[in-house]
Amino acid sequence: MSPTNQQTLESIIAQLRSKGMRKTAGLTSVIETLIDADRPLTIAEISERMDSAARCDPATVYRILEKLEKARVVRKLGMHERAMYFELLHRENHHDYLLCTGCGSITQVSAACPVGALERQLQETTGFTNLTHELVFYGMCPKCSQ
Amino acid sequence: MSPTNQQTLESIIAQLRSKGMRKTAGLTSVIETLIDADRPLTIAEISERMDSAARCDPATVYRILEKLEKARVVRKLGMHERAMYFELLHRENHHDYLLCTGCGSITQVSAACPVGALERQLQETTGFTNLTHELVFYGMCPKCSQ
DNA sequence: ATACCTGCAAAGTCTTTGCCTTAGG
DNA sequence: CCTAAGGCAAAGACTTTGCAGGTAT
Repeated sequence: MSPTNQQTLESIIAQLRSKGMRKTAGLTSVIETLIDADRPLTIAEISERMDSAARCDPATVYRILEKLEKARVVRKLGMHERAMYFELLHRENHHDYLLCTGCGSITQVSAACPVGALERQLQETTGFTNLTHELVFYGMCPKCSQ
Repeated sequence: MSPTNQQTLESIIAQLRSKGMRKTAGLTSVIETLIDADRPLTIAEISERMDSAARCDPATVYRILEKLEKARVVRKLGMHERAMYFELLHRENHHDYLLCTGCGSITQVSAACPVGALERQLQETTGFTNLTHELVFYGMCPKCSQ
């Protein structure tokens, strides 16, 4: 692990310790794994990638991530619900969404979607075909921030 | 249901019929429900919102959506896997992702993320606070499109 | 010594499949 | 008629929780 990453790790742990969390092998190893990751990971993947010495149960990884999320060190991707979401695919009718992390409400963003240019660029540079995208904003709605 | 929506419904069903699907009460009602929806819906929500006359089992909704997705009439949001994904939240270090719908590979997008301006605008116009966002592109990677 | 953390196992939730009946074309 | 579609129920997969024992402070 590079000196920069080592520093990141220590600063995160210091922040958590100040909130009363204990520095355990599991906590350290989960954060290390996330720092080293080049993409979002599932609970199972994190558990598998942890050093065999510090490997811990998926249930424990779950509980660690729960705390890391509350501390805003980590975020969970997706709609923040267990279930899958489906929407109609009108070509002329793409929508982005605004989701409240407090109450879970989902509303459409009315402004024009700003990623068309990047999408075309990606199609050229990466060789991917049939590109579509999904853009979701997360935040606290006025009611929930009170 | 407005005449425009009625037309949308019929054109979708015609498209599906040409692929050998039968026009059933369930299929019609699922599509109607999605047309009327103002946000993505879960399987359970679709089942609940269907007219009591045409309401059908969640398992059936699942199978209908499966076909609609193959026909590219509907899309599924999220990481397209059952599991939840987590990533570290470096403030200076936001990433967008490119996901292959064929093999499921996930890679980072290196280009700058184009949604910062919209995010600030939403923060002002909607009253949402602590906005973050998630941008994922979906497509077929070069290997899978062969 | 005390509270937090952990592993194991069980419970819960949503998805996915099998089977048999129903119904579209 | 023939075959796709639907309902019910069971199987799967991942998450979430309870509990008893371990560990950081």
